Formats: sequence, C-alpha cells, structure tokens
Amino acid sequence: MFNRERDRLEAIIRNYYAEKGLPEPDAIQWNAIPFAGEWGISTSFFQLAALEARRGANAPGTPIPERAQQIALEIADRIGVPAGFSHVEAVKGYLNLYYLTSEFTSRVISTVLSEGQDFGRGMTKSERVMVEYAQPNTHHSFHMGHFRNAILGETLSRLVEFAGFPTIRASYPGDIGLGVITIIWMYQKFYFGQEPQGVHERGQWLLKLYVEASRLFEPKENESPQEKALRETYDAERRELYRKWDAGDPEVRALWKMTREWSLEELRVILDMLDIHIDVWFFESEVDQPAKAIVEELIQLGVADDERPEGPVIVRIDEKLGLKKEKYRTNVILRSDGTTLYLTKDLALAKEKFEKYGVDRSIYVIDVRQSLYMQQTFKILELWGFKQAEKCYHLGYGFVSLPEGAMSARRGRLALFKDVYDEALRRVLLEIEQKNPDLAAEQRELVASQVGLGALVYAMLSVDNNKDIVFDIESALNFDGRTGPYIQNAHVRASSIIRKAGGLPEVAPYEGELTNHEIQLVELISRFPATVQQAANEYRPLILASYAYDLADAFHSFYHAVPVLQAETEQTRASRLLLVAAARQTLANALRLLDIAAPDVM
RNA sequence: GCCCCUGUAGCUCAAUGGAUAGAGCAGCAGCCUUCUAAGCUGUUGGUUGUGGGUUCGAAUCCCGCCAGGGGCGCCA
Repeated sequence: MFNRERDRLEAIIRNYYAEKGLPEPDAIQWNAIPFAGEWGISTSFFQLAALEARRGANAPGTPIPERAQQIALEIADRIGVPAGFSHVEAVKGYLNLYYLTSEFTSRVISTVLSEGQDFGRGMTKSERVMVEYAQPNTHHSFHMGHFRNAILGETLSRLVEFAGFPTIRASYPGDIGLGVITIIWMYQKFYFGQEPQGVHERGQWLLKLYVEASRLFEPKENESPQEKALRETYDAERRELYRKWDAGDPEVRALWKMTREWSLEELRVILDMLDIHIDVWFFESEVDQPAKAIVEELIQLGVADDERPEGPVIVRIDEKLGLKKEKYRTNVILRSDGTTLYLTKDLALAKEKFEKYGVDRSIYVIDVRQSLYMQQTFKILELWGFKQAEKCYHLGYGFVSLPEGAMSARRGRLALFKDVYDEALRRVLLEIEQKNPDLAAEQRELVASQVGLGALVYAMLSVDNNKDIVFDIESALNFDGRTGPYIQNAHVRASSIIRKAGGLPEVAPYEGELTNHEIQLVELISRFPATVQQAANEYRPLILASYAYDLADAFHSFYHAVPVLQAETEQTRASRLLLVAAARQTLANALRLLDIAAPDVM
C-alpha cells in the first residue's frame, strides 16, 4: 500500500550502490518487520555482501553478516529519517524502517472506507481465465469430496477474479459412462416408474440403486453356476444398454435424460446453497462426438496408432515426444468398439474452452489422483499442435477420506454433503440456543446456515491444496479457535460496536497514541491487497484463509483490550470507531473471497 | 519396476532461502454488574523422519535412505 515511500527509498539505496561501486541486485526485497506490535518495512544486505565477497571487492576477509551490518549502517546513515517514518535502525544486517503509525493508520483507514467492497481489488487485466470445477458424476450424490472441489474451485475463481482477471466458472458433470448406465439398467429392470419425492431424496435414491447394482455385479465367493450365469446375463444387458445409448436409441436416451435431470437438479440446489453460480455447463455427453473427430485427426496425423479391430486407438506419448525414459507413457484414446474415454472427451473440451469461449488460461481443479491423466491430456494436445496446451494448468488437490478409511459408495461409507450440512445446522441451532437466546426466531435459520457452512468451508480451506483431508465431523463442526465461526464472530463484534455507536463519524486523521493492538490490527488490514495477489498468483486459497484468521485474531485481541465506545476522549472514540469499520470491511471482503458469509449477528 | 505427493509439538495444520520454527485442539491456571465468553490472558509442549551436500544463512534447494499414501493401455 505504501509504494511511494518504497520507491523513494529504493532510489536512495541504488544511488548508494552506484556511488560505492557495489553490485546492483535486480530487485530490492522488502519484508514486514516481523516483531509483534512493530509496523514498518525491512530489507537485508546479506546477498549483496555475499556477491561482493565473491568478486573480492571492498573489504576482503570480512565475514558476510558483519559486512551486511556495515552496509546497513551506512545506508541507515544516508537515509536519515525519511518523511512518514518515526525511526530507522540497522540491526544484524537488516535495515528496519518504522512507520509513523498515526499517519499511516489514517491513510489505511481512509483507503479502506472509500474503496469499501473493492478494497483489495487488483487492477483489471486483459488475460481471461476459465476455472473448471464442480465435476461430480450424475446419478450419484454430492459428497464431501465434491464439496472440497467445489469450494476450492469457487474460492480460486473469486480470488482470480478479484485479483483483476476476467473469470469464467465452468462445471463439467460426468453424465455418461458405464456407472451411469448401470444405474439406468437397475432402474429399468427393478424400479421402473418409481420416483421419490424431494430433490435430495431423488438424488440419494439413485446412489442407492448404484450400491444395489454393484452387489449384483460383484462375483460372490462359492458362486453357483446359476448365479454366475445370471450375473453374466445382467452384464450383457448392461453392455447392450450402453450400446443403445451410444446409438442414440430414443427410449434409452429419454430414461437417461430423466434420471440425469434428477441429479442435476440436486446439484444446482447444492451449488446455490454454496452461493456458487456457474457460467458455463459442459457435459461429457456433449463432447462425445467432437472427441471422436479429434481421434480421427490424430490418426491421420500419425500421432495416434489405430490397432482396431484387435486393439484400441492409442497414443505412445513418450515415443512421439522423443523421450527416452518413460514419463507420460501410453494411453488409450478410443476403445476397440469405437466408444470414447474420459481422456478423449477432455481433448475436445480443451479446444472448445479456448476457441468458443476465448479464454487465455484454463485451470482444471481436479483430484490429484488424476494427475497423470491431466499431463497426458496436455501432452496429446501439444502433439496435436494445439498451442494453448501450455496455458492449461491442473490444480490438483488431496482427496477427502473418512476416519474409517476411503469413501466408498458401494460399501455405504460416504459422508454426503446434505447429511453433514443438516448436522451442522442442528448443532449451530443448539449453540445459538445456548449463547444467544435473544436472537430473533426468524433470523436463526439463516444465521445457523451461514455459521454451519462457514465452519465446513473453512475446514476445507485451512489445509493446503496438495494435502489429503481426513474428514472428521467432530472437528469440522468445532466452532472454537481456528475456524470459520471465529472469523465470522469478529465480524459480528465489529458490526455490533458500529450498531451501538449509531453510525460512523466523518473520516478524520487518527487521534491519540496507538496501542500495540491497534497497530497490529491496522498493519494486517494494510496487507490485504498484497495477500489477495499472492493467493491468486499461487492458486492457494489457504493463504487468504490464514490471513483472515490472523486478522480476526488481531481484532479479537483489540476488542478485548481497547475500549471503543468507552474511549477516554471523543476524538479517540471517533478514531477507533473508524478503525473498527475498516477492520469490519476487510473481514467482510476476505470472507467473501473465501465463500463464507459475514453475518452481523450470531 | 517407474512416476507423483506427504513426513514439523500428544493430535490437526502453518511458516516468498532470512531475525527467536508459529497457530488451533487437547492439558494446566485465570478473566463475564464494561462494546456478543463462538471470546481474551498466561502456561506446558520441538534433534522440522534420517544421513550427506549447496549457501553468509536450510523446515524450505540438491542427492541417498526410511516410513505412509496415490498413480501407471480399452473406469471416470
């Protein structure tokens, strides 16, 4: 936020380097002074000293830390105390410049309050980004693994968008495949005409059919010849159904469409609950035909080898790339019966994204287990001559399992999002009953939903992308400490103070000596814009999630230690009220990017 | 066999190659007639899996080893 001061300092430092004939580094690295309650910027001279020593210049034989300290001292002397700073010191090879806190605080607060919801937003950029996430299979129910994916994709989208990039949100449900066909077969054979009432009930019922069907297709131990024959008959029926679907049989397609819609309806309802609004819906079934055309092209180009009818169509990726060691291996892009695969469809989808939607960068938020497939897809695109292949990025994330082990629909070991959500709601309502019994009845449901979701969302975002999550409902629905509700509560407390104050005073210079709590709070607020950029650049919502917690932590400490409404003087009261308003705004902006609601009461 | 990820406090996790490795939970001791106690304050807890290397400086980068997880041609 304070680039002006920085630029001026850098000019002085560079002048000094030039004068002394010191090697000039590409960039001067500034960091925050890492001491609690101190606010300012810092840089060090170890690299410079090391560079100098390597060239054998100036003071030969001086240990690097000592030489760094010499330089720091000389520069401190040269700089003096620039405008806007209270004091400057050279310590252990570091140059520390401390802000005049009241002046900087005034600037931070007026910036936040005038920019409001846009505080922290990056300059608009021209590069258009598409984020693909929310790819659950239809005919299944939305579970906590899908939830992590949806939240990660959504927060990433919000971050990238807020950082200044035009952003398109894309969903890609897997609406066809043998699993889907299996459920339709089950429905047609044993449950034809049935239909449970209720959006979630219907979705979960299809999952039940899948579990039942899986049992029918699993060979039993000591299977009798009759049982085996029956199983094989069923399997033949199922394959025939898939063939019919592929051929466009109207009856099969109608059945498929109806059940598919049941799933999609539930998906839309859940995404709506999560405040996720997808711009573009792609379906696997829709890229099926274009994918086949690409396969033909790849065969013509000699990229793919057609081994039909004995085998499938494959791409020997390493060989085509001229690699000696196996890395991307070989993959099948068309079955011997001419039907497409998951990877094949992704080739067609990539083309559509870039050409139809004009995106410049394409991010895939997909489970890390599909890493190899993603790399293979990108490499085949490259071999095909698709230049934008290098603009495709797979954001992998660790999968969600349960304390009992991996989730498995067939074993009925599944944490369905709707069930977890209902439980969250129940627990938050109990909590409200206990902690805020005065909360108006008509507000309770809404607040409970916001807080429950806040807890669940934060549980997903407080772990880095590449780490697995063992989803334990007890710890996810803990509302104390490093959690969503803790951050929401800071926002609630800030709102409460402003409400009781009956409005905000005019923005004016900050009055009074700042306490350490105030300094720490305002320092964190000032860091928000840079934190947004970093999180967006690194595709890591965790960075913002950690920041939001730190900000809430600083606010809670401030809240406890520093009186606002009861401040000693009217001016101090006014200044602190504005600080509270700035903190509240920054908390709200951070929570919004994290897809967590910022309630005024809880 | 090859490739990828992970290993930090009892547990769950942080830490752009930089100053004293930090939080939460759990444990212990306090704080509600003061702006919401979903909170605050204090405190216990570490050979960063292990052995080398690079560097002025390594949890972080490189190599070996150990342990756990994942992925490797017609599932998605």
